Amino acid sequence: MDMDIIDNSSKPEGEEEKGKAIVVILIGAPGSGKSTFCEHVMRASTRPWARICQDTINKGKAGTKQQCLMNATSALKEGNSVFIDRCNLDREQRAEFVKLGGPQVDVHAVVLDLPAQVCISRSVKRTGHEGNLQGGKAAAVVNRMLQKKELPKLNEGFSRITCCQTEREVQAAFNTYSVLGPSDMLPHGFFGQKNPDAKVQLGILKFLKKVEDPTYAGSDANRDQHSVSTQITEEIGSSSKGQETVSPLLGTASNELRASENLATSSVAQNVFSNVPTLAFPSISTADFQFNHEKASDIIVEKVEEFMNKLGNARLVLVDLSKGSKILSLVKSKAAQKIIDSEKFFTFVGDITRLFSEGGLRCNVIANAANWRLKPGGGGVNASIFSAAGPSLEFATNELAKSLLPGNAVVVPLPSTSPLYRKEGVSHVIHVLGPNMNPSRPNWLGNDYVKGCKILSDCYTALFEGFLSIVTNQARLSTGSSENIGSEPSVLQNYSEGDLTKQFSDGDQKIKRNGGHEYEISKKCKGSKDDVGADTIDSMPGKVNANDHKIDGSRSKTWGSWAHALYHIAMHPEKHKDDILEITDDVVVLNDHYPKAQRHILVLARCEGLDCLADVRQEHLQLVMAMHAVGMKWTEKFLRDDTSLFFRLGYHSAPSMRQLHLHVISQDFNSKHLKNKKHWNSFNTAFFRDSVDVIEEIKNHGKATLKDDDSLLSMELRCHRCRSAHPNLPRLKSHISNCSASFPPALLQNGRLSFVQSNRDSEP
DNA sequence: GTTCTAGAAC
DNA sequence: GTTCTAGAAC
Repeated sequence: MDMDIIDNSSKPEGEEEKGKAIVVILIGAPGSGKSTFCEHVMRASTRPWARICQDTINKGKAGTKQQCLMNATSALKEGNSVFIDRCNLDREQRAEFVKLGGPQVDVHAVVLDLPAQVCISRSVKRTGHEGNLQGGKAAAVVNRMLQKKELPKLNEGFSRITCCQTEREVQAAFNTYSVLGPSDMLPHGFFGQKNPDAKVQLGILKFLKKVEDPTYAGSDANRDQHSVSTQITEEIGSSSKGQETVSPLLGTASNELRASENLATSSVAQNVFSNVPTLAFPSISTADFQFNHEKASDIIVEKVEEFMNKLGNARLVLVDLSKGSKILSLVKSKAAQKIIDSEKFFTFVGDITRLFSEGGLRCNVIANAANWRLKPGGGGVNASIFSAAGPSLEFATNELAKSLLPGNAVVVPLPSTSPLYRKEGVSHVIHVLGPNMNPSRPNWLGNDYVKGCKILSDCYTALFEGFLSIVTNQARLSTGSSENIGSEPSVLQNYSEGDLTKQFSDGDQKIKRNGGHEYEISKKCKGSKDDVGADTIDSMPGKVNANDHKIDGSRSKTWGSWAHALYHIAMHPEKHKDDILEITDDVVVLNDHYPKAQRHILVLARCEGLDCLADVRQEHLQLVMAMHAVGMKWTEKFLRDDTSLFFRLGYHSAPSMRQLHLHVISQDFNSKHLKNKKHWNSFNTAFFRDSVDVIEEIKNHGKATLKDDDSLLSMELRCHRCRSAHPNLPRLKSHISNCSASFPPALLQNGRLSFVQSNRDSEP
């Protein structure tokens, strides 16, 4: 059989449908689930589909691209829609298939961009009967293919691209395609998180991880309303109702039922979502933080007035639970005295987590009066928002920030799994931390209302700007136009990266990876030094003392009881003579107690109060250079002993042991002590900061950049030489014991890697 | 940092 | 059944 054709259409022969046929080009590595996707859709769908599979097109065996094209053409002629089931990973591979499109044929891409590990382990399973060798081959094939991966762009000729990075997204795409009747069409555009076409304000994109969130399209929504509401249907369909969890075995009758339910959901979704962008916010700091209501209401009105002309068609709503709320009535009366459009700003009595379901008020963004730890609980608005939003909010929040300083805000896209998203249409929660006037709460300001008012004012600025960034961003993304946001279309353009950093973080920048581009997002939300408790917040959980400033910018962390061993050695090397290789005035050299490679030593700084890279400043430059010199001296000795070794010198961005220590480690990683992913990634991701780079950064900026995001330590396992991915540590170790690929170019530059030249030259 | 171990993955 | 991971305890 050269084609799988399943015709579920009940239409009589010869009577063509009104809708166009679709060519869906699957894109994904072996093991990404392309065939499964097609098969499931074909079983569930009422539309006639043909699957063109290059692997089996030739009487069950692999065929050619030409055969695929021919069969696709004839399937289309027969009135079928077509799946192109081959990898199609680069633009060139899929170009011929895109040309199948025309006035009667839409061409879609469905990208199954799952983690390499997932594809590899599935491929291994499929081919793995012959054991490891075959498994290794499968891994190599997947890795090689993924290197060629180019995500599709609309300008290649696709009318619709669905990009799935997770199983859940695959399921959503599956739902979308399987409910398509013979004449249904899907809206055009890019759907998914990783959009190579998106050129919108990189800074904001970096910040808002999930920029394509299906929410408001701004005032020009009509044109794109269909696409907006449909994607919502997709999301809702995938997660909200039990009966929508589609079984691939469902028959045609239930499909029709499901399709009509889907329509119903769609109209609900439209009601919920296709309205003016609205921010609902509670009064910040006036409840538990006991901020003076008179002063707070002045600030709210002042800030609202300031933002009025930037809002375009968006609205701000001050919400309070109780009807007799003092703050609400104060704000109401003060706003009435100002020139404030009551359509754009008003007060509302109700539960901020049920504004739509109980109050009929549609708000796509709600603000949360958060605590500094950004944790659920505590009571009040914070507790009820976290509770209503479910655990996904806590998770999404944690991805972006671990803590917040008074006067700051953090914008969190709400996962579509959250009940707040599904039931209330809330796409984002903006956490805000206000000034505290309550002596029994953290960061108490005493009675300093000068500071308090400044911080509260900063809060509302951060909150409203965060909201505008969402509105503007989404309007751009969904319309591709910049003229739909009312009087100030360029709010975002006024937002430099620096502004964002200042507004949302002004602190440690963490690194995440996205589509091969390294970008920074704010992880910790630190205020300026003038702000209250700027540094104590992170360093003293539970014991925040507003008056206890640290002078330099470093943060001290709390060290576990095990973590002081190196400190003791550095302070009293004479007591540890047996473990020590060398002592100088500046440093102590010793073997790592649990070496992660054949050669692994530590160069300890003998300097009190210098616990980690974060503490290092300009004044430590000489010391750090001395440590490097000693490290290099030992490296050279080791290389004389064994010319086949390679060495790197560097620091862990967030060490587990206190006392600044330089790792000198050979790159064989041949050690029984290298036991887990964290061990590997701590030496083989950006978490490991090369000593040469650290020195450069101290010279140029007075301090080193830290890349201490936990996610670096849980990244997929990749060979440090050939960059191939491996499903687990034992497999990786077995691979690296044989891999002799040359090291990546970045390591071969600037002396990051030390080795005997003749050794490298002899590499294959 | 390591060790121990439950339970997930194979 | 064994292997492997990840979280808690130290």
